[in-house]
Amino acid sequence: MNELLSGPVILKLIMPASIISATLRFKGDHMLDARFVRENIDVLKSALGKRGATADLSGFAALEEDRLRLLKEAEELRNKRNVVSEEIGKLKRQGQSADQLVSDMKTVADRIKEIDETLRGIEEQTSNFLLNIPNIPHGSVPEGKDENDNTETRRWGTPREFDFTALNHWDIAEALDIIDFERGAKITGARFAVMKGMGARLERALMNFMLDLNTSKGFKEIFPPILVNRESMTGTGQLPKFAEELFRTVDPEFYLIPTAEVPVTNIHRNEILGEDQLPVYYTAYTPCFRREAGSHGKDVRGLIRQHQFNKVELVKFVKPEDSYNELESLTAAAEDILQKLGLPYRTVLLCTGDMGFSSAKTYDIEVWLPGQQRYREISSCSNFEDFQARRANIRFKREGKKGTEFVHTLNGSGLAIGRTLVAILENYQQKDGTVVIPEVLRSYMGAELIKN
RNA sequence: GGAGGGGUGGCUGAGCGGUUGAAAGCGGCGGUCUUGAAAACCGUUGUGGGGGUGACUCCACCCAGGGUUCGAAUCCCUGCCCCUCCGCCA
Repeated sequence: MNELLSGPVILKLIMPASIISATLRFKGDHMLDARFVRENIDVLKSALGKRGATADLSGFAALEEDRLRLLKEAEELRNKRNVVSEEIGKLKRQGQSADQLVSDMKTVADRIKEIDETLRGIEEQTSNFLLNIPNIPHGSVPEGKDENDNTETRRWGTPREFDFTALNHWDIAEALDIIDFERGAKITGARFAVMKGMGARLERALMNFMLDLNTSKGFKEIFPPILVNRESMTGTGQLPKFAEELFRTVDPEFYLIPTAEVPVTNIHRNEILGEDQLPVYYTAYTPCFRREAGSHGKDVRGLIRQHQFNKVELVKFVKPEDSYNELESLTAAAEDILQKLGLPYRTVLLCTGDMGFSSAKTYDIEVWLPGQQRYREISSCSNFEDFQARRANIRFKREGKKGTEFVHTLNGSGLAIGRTLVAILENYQQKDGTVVIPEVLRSYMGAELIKN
């Protein structure tokens, strides 16, 4: 851990995405960040105050100053070395002695090596600092502490009136013998379940229905690796800060993805896209794996919170000026799935305190669950602006313009399959314990009713 | 798992210690020619960063990371990826 971040320093703070740098791998990318910090130190301080958070910003700035000074010195020395070395080459070809110059350059080379080593240490610290700073919220995001300060944007559908007591999905599922929590726990452990018969079929039907609907809207279907390396996890922001949320393999070290966002966004890591390629729309089904550390006692029963679940994801790479419109249409695409399934939901705009680390603006879509008599998150649609693009170095080039820019990345669940299944069981349950299959799924299910 | 061979600019492909950021060809862009197009010819054509009002100039990058050297695309080490053959295997 780096010194700036250790001790009592609180890391939650707001800082413009433009200073979030990619990692050390991309040499030279820190200059822009240093300049930004120098010129915006007051802006940053007030942003921190507003959040009631602190970080050693001045320590960071001082470190940056050192870094720039050393970098300049090293560059000058390199220039000298290049010029003199060429001279040495000339002399040698003419058969003349160059011993004095050679020994001079030996000291220069030593000094360069010395500076480089110091620089490496400093860069490790600054990079670590930057990687642990969250994205800055968009201006349209309400300020707030937690989920209680979120604002409801809209509602769709009317929760059904039951003339009997609506059951929880686990009661429905166990009666129908389509989900087996006991066996899931035996095979693996808590928060794992076995889907059986029409339950397994429904899981598969939802996956296909969602992918078919998404691809019909121009999202290209992707089936990515579900084990990824450290660089990919860093690119989308899961690492280094949220390692405790991830499952990982030991030898070789890979990470199990917590969402398809990771492999799909990283498809274009370290790439420069052509302007004519944008926007890029992807949709992907994958299993997702989450440790759910710190959620002991929450949703212990049922399918709501599992260590492994299935999800269909929507991912976009867009031009900066389009990203907020794209967020609206992305959210609409996710909502459309619920509408076609006839599931009542509401859409919520997350406040500053409830948003994810990498996001600049997030809509959560919450589906109505009669068993719990409340709305539960079933999709989360976010605009990351250039936060992920900086970390993952995803750029594009405008036609006829010099240089490159970072793309904006977005993603959203379209949708979480397990929770959709829960919503169907609870919303479509009948007094006799059977469950009506929503119209749009019947061709996938080969049935109209789930019964025992 | 065993034995070899490779990774160079948008692509093909030279270079294997010193005017090589990189030959040549193809492609792209601009121009000449043409009624227009093709062909031909001429020119141009990577990314990031620093400095300068500017002409311009400096640094880094030939898979990645270390090392040797006054000097590395070129030599050494490690990793990653690709190809061929053998073995094994869903």
